[in-house]
Amino acid sequence: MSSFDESEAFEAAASPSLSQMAMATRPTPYMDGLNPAQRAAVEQLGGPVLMLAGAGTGKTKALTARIAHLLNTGTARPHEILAVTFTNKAAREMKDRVSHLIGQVEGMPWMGTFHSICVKILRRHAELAGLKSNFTILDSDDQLRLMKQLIAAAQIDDKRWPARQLASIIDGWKNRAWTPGQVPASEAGAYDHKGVELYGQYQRRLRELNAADFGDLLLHVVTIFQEHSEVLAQYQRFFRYILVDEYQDTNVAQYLWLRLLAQGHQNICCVGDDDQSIYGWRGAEVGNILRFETDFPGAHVVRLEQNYRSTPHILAAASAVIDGNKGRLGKTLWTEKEEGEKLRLIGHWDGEEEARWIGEEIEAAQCGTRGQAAFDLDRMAILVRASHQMRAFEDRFLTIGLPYRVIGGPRFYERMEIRDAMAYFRLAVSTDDDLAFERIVNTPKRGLGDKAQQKIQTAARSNGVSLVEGARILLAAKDLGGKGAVELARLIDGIDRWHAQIRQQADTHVELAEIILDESGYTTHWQNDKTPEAPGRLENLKELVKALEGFENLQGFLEHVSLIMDNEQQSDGAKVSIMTLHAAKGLEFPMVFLPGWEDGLFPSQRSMDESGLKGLEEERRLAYVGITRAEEICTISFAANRRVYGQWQSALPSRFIDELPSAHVDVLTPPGLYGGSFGAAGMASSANPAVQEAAGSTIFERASKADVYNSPGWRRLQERSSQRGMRQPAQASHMTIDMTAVSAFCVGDRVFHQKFGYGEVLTIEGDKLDIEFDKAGSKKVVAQYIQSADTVGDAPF
DNA sequence: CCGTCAGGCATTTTT
DNA sequence: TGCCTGACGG
Repeated sequence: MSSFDESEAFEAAASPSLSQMAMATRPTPYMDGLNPAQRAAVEQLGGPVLMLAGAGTGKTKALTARIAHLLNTGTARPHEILAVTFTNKAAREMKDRVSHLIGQVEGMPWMGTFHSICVKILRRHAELAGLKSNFTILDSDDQLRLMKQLIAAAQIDDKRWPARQLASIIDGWKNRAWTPGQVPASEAGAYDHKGVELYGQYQRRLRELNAADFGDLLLHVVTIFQEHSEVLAQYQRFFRYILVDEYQDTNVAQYLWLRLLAQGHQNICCVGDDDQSIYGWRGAEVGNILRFETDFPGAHVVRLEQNYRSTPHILAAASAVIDGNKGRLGKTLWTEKEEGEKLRLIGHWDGEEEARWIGEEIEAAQCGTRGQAAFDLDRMAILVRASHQMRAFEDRFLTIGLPYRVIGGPRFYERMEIRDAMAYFRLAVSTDDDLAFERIVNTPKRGLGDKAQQKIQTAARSNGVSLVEGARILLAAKDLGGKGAVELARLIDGIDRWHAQIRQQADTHVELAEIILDESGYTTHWQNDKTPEAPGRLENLKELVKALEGFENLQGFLEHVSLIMDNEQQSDGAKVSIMTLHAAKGLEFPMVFLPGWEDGLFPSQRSMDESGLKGLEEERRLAYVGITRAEEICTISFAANRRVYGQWQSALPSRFIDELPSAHVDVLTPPGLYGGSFGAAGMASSANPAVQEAAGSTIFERASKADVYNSPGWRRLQERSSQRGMRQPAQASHMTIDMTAVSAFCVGDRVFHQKFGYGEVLTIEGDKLDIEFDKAGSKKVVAQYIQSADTVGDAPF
């Protein structure tokens, strides 16, 4: 917002109109290559339009062409178009593509995320929400700290009311556009009315701090629109044309916001896909898109159904799966692409084997040894349901030295060191930022623990001043002893000095940032830290300072960061991408792996427990999103055994596998590495012939030692180990186990044990198996296992 | 005040 | 199993 001068946009709205005649005769290159449906969606400019855009149907292309068309025909001037997205990434892409089509986008001040647009509006009318226009935006850390304080102050048991839970309840209410007074009694009652009470206190506290959290940005603006019709009318006049991306992800507050703004002219075009609504858990209402025609009578519904991404087999599989959902608007995706390969389905013994197999598939594809053209690593992705599934792949890929990239980890601006540094900057800009002060008062350690901080709080509260002022009073009263007092005085001096330097503009803001980090001792703090993360954190701080260069001043930077919070992936070299299905939305890859399709994991048990059929349907949409990311090759896999929180569990194949159409799926034969027959029953119970076939395959047949050691994967692993000096297979440990099902094994069998991993049967004497494991197990674990072996019977193998 | 240890707990995540 | 939080002792 820093770079944008608001008044300009508002004044521009009142300026005389452009020559519409001249513009109408301009050529329309942005129409080139649009199919009839896309063209229809672009040309229907007036009134409500719902663009139902299936996966890979050129939604962004149509959306940007529509903007270009609005401008080019002179129907709207740049500042009269409100174009909202959910993520900054999407906003950026839209800007890029529009400017590619028509040249300049500077004149489009109202293209951005819901939140960034709401901030612009709220800054102008802050007083109507009880805030000053320079209010700060809290991040989730600040929010949590505030909640903890409130819970403690209310003398409520923080075990029964964890701050996290309270935060998510309040977020949920804000998503539904409920102010504390508007929370329905039934909801409030569900939380013993304590929740609402705390919600009210939280809002009051935010106002005192002149702060807003993310939910407030929307909630306040909606409330202002509802209570001040003249303000609403003003914006209805400004925004003559409204465009919304990913409409299926809007929550109630966003929906109300849009409906209020579109009320008069109804020039609203929403783009979305009900089949890709996967954010219900954070407040998104699929109902919004399903209800569109009722909400906006006379709406034109345009379906984009020609898919430009995937092969017919992939589309057929995705369609069959999503068909299991009820209450869809319904689309039939089709493509002109060549048939391509069927989907591939493969079952594995366990998750480690699955990771190993996928690693080998990736290497094979990379070299083009699977009889196809070679695939670049950048063109492959592994999409998992939950982020903890990534670990198995990371472990495996590190071992074999396969380059990978995890998408969506902790974001740059959410890292501890960045938040700390930002808190220092915030204090320098406004010394009464109490939350920032709390964050850094004892970081680095200044000998100011709970007690000292309590004193500061008390001094501040009893005098009705900020914490910095409170600390000053405390110091003047000499009510703080020893090291703490000296350090606190130094910190306060520093804050004053930095604040003065900003006002005098003695240094550039980049220099000042460095001065602040040095003088506060924060840089030294990490330099002295011997943990392995410390160098990386220092690196991040350097990057932060570098990022400052792109801004005019610290204030501008802080505003940017509080809204942007995303992290630019530097693309150095070709790597396989590993990410969650959620993170994959909007992306596409020629080769996609979808591991972990086991009931309970995917669909997630928790999702089904919490939301029942609604949850299951959202999981199914997630499956749909996963499959439709694939352009050419899509491989689905599942494991019969998986380690969950250190415990081994046997699993059933996902019910979504049963929904795959056999005609479009190839069932692959997994490498036969392990002995035993455990788990086959589960697979054979599936109704799907494809699954039954997988269950009957060699995975559950005995494999000889020779098979294992002669397998290409094993040999390559050994080669690599010796070449790169990597960790050799760990020293073996011998174990003797009493088993009731010893007869199932032969000497020389390659076996897998739930706790110790892979091993080899050395001897069998009576009921005792002597096994040599690849990895040494800890004595404690061995003893534990032997104790339970009798009761477990033959289960472990 | 800071380190250590036991116990609880464990999807998906943007702004 | 492994991480984070809170309690406890130096």
